[in-house]
Amino acid sequence: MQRGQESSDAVKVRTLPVQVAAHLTRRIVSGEIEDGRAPSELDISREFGVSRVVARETLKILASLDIVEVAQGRRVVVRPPAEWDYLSPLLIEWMPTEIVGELLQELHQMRVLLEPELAAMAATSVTGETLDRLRDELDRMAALESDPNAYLEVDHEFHMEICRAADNRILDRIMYSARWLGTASRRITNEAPAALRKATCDHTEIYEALVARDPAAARAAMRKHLANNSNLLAEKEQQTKRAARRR
Amino acid sequence: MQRGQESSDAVKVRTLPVQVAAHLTRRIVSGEIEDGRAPSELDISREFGVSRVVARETLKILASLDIVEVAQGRRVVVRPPAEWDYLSPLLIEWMPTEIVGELLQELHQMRVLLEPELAAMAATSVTGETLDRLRDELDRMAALESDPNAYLEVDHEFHMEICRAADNRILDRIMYSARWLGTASRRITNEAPAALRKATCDHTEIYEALVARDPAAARAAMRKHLANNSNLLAEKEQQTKRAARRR
DNA sequence: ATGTCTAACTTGTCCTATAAGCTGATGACA
DNA sequence: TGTCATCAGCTTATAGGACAAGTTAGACAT
Repeated sequence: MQRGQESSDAVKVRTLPVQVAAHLTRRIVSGEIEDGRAPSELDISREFGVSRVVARETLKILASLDIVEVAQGRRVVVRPPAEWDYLSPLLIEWMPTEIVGELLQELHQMRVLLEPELAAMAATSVTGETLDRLRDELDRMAALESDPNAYLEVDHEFHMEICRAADNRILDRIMYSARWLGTASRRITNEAPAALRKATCDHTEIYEALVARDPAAARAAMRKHLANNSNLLAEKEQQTKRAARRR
Repeated sequence: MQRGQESSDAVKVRTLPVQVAAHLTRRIVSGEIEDGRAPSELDISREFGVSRVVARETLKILASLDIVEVAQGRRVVVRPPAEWDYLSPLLIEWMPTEIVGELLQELHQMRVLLEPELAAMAATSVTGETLDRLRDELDRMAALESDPNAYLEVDHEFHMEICRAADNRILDRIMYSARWLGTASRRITNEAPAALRKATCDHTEIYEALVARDPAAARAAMRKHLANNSNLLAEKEQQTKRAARRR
């Protein structure tokens, strides 16, 4: 892989090991690489025309995603897909769209379990500064309803702010790990015309429950918000399936 | 399922980069390294007497834990501890005990939110094979009540089996990520004399709810199990604090 | 004082060696 | 024939030196 061949997007230039890892992962997903037949450092080095250092870092990346297992002296082995790290943004990016669709649903299930409780926890421990920031984000979202992309950024910040207010590093990290899946999910749900206005409305309700430091109300408001998202997600899924059938 | 790698008590020889990364992390935690003053590849190479390749992989490890940020041309910077990846076993291993104690409590909070629902989900989708495996693990646990370490292994397997039965890769991965924290937690709770017998009893109850494919019962049984653990955890915490005060 | 530009420093990649660990085949011995 | 030790040939782990490419801060000119 020589240097001119990088993605024409020119948005994000990634390092060689990441590019090669993406190639290999897609090849594994497509079944081109059989179970035990993972390429060695030298194989990668030869095939992609990269140095052994790069091949090495490629394998480290794949290992960190639990896609392969590597140990000194032993041949690299591919691990079963059920054990891969689906919390990693990199892996998600490399997965085919149908899998990502499934993962979005599973992610939503997780959010339904965690976020209402996080909101309730936040209601008892939230500080004035956090409330100020939430207020600020609410205002910005209201002003950005015509710009879905920018809206999504703030949306994500809003949810993470609440998560942080709950004061639990483990739960915080979990929600953070799912950040890319999350934006992907919201990108779908927020596509609907009136979705943004409705979301702002939901967010306001959550905010007010936090101001009142009312855990039950915060939990209920967050639940309602997620239910609205769920409906949009389901609709979108239907559309996708119909389109696939037509094809 | 041999999901993890090393559960053996054999002393694990770690690679140089991991050792160096452990050193550096501890130094950062102790405040020896100031915010922006992270060592460069050459610094590490010189100070620890390792090659640049090793220094490089060290930084990659720290970056993958979100401890530092590294980019070409720029100096390495230390990220705020609030953003570190507390789901990683490596990081946990390197943290001082008081922090791990706090994390255990936060982990337990997460388990309380997720595991009862996972049990309920599993109750509707569990297969006969999974039930067989659970049955087998129950028997093995009953036979291992005198050997806490071996018991813990099976205990963990039991919980993960249920998680897998819920058929959600995201939730599965979350629970898997917390595996070491989990065993650490159970290592404390299962220390109590009668704890193992009580745990087996709880497990049996959960199992029977799954056999009956009764979500509500499964949720309730899991909740009870976690509440028992919680009591033990609280007791242990009290003891630790008392010991610390005496010191 | 301000803006430009180079020099120094940093990470990214390549090359070549050597050490260390595993696997399977070979062959000696019972 | 069967069992076990040994070794050759694979693999990854580490070392050292070189250059490319990106960033930053300070020198320099205006």
